[in-house]
Amino acid sequence: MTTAVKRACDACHRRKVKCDGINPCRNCSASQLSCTYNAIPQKKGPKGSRAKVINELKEKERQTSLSAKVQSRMNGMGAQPTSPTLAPTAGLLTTDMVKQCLEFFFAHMYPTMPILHRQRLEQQALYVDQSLDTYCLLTSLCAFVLLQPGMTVPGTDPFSLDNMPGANIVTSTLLLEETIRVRKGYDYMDSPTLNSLCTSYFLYGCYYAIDLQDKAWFNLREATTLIHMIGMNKETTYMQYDSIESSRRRRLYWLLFVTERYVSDRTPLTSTVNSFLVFSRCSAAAR
DNA sequence: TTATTCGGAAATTAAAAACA
DNA sequence: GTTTTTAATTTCCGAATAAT
Repeated sequence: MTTAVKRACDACHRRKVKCDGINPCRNCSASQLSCTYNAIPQKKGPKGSRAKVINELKEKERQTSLSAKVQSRMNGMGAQPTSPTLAPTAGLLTTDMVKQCLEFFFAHMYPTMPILHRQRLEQQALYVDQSLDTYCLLTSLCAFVLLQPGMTVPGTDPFSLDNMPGANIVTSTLLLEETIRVRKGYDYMDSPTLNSLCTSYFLYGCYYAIDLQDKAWFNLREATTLIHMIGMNKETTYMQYDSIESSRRRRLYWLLFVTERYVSDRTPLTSTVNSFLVFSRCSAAAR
């Protein structure tokens, strides 16, 4: 490799090409340009405190943290401008939040909603920054879990939201908005995954819980459409999986199927889940 | 095919921090 | 004092694009 010249001429510097450092340089001669070295080099090296950039990044992360957003919204500061991009908001979904929501889900909700594979999901959560699909699943799941009675906002923050009435709903709403925004940034319908249809299902659950029936219905229909798109309504689809995986997928299919049928009659969610449980037991007994 | 542009990796440099 | 770490700045590689 050739060594870098001590100083590149003004034209080579501007053109970002290798300069031989003489006057006139080879590039200027070839291009018939007057070769000058007038630019005054800037002083290199850090200016001021070295930790300046790190502190700026930390401060930005602190401001975008979920707890700070919840706090400002609860103080009546209204909706903060959402990010102009569709990328996940840095620092919004903390590992602590995911951990505690998964814990709650598998402890209290999994028995009536036997979908998702705990170990697999925890494994995926480790690499959440590499997959928008996983990110949306986790934000929607956390949003859904936070609306459940008995769930408290994980205390990850300097604001201590756990004793604040309504903090759960505000936190859930922010995560719901985050899911919707980030989801716009990728084509989850191109090749639907189990994650994306579970995301639609959790969005349905959130909207149902906050009594936005139309949006709930829309997301439930989206989930059932996705499940048809990946062929889970056909028995042959299940043959490629082992018995555990195929039964897990069947449960998801029937949960959606039963929920859609009953919600279309505006039956309360608990009855829907009960019906599903009855169905589960019946189908287990039949097997 | 050749010339030009330009994103960004790698190298260079110097200030700040750490250490003896 | 010296050494190490870090950040600002520069050079210029090479991919993309434009011109011929």
